[in-house]
Amino acid sequence: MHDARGRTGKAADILVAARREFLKSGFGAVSMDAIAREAGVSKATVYAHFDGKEELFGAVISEMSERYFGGFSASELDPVDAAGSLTTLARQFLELLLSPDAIALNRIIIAEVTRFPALGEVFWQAGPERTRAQIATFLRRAAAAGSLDIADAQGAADQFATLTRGEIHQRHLFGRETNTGPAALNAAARTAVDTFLRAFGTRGK
Amino acid sequence: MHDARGRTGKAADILVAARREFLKSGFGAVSMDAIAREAGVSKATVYAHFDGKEELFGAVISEMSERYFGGFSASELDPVDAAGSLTTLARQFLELLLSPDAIALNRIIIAEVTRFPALGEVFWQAGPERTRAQIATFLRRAAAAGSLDIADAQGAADQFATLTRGEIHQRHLFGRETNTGPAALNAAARTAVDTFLRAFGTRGK
DNA sequence: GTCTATACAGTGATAGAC
DNA sequence: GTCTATCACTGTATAGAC
Repeated sequence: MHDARGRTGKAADILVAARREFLKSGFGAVSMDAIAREAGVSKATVYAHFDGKEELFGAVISEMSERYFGGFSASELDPVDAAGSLTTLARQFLELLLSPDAIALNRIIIAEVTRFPALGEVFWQAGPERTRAQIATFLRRAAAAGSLDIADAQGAADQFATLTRGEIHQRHLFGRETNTGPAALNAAARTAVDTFLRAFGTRGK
Repeated sequence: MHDARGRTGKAADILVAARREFLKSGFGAVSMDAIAREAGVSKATVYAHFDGKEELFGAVISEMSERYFGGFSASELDPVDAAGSLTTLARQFLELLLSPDAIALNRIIIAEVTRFPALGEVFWQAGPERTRAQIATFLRRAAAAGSLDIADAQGAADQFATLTRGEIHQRHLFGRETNTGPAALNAAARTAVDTFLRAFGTRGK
């Protein structure tokens, strides 16, 4: 298994170039020529560092999947202020999810998971599974604090992630929208939190 | 623009073969040779009926998108029995959404929408937009009947579709699950409807 | 390790006979 | 319209010089 850490000089250049090209055009439409050119090396040098196109692709996707979701955390949130914390969480989640790189990564994995099943597993653990666990942990704390009415934290975390992802994620995946401005994110986050609180909140109704 | 209706003989054979190949392997990994072989004709015959690979691809995707979602309807449902009707609706929605062909169609459009933006538009209108409208119409009827507490039917329809699609759709797209049996569908439908009713129901709480 | 040059397979697309 | 045969091109991968 390859990752970006520990690679220096041309090997790192190749990995960076490959990432850019794959994210831009997918797997099939990218040539080793293009990667070599982008990295400023000859094609033979690419093959000196990586066994082939498939291995290089796997290295890029694994490294991105694991690196990309590392910053997502819910441990700093206040479990008493459920509405405020969930809104912050939703906005953070959407910012991560709708970023051009994340959308491109989604696209390429969904497209190629049939051919490279291992990449689906790597991405799923690093992404959805990890974020779900973060959300569930917060929901348990909020339930303990009495600000949410939740029995199954795992299930509720899925619901929250689902509601937050919502339609806007689909719109991005299908190229119907590219707007990731704060206003759009805030609106989507608010809608998701509103519905979630209607279902699982303890205040008001 | 081409569609399946009106095509006969070899032209129809080619379209069927192309659909099968594209759904199986995506756009880039399919060769015109393979389509010709699958259809039992020569490659030249393929080019006699379609201008090229891109045009053939567009014909396949457009035709599938428009045909696939035609059977989805919410007009037969009873607006008084919100819980029962929504469960039926969710199950019907999931059955459509998780079928192997629908997943394959999702995959390929998400993968290629950057290269073929028009296909995203065609699919979106035929799929999500159409189903959303069906759902919204039912929600309006249920709200009028007093069985649901909904102000914005469009928005609530998005929420319902989102909740129903939920995590299981993601799991299928990322190859984490292939189970589309009735038990799995029922469980997913029930979870979605439970949460939706907690947020928008008029009975109980 | 790194380069240039190239082998070799496979691609989309077409010409010409029927 | 349909076929066989072929074109021009691009792709992955490698040999050999340095």
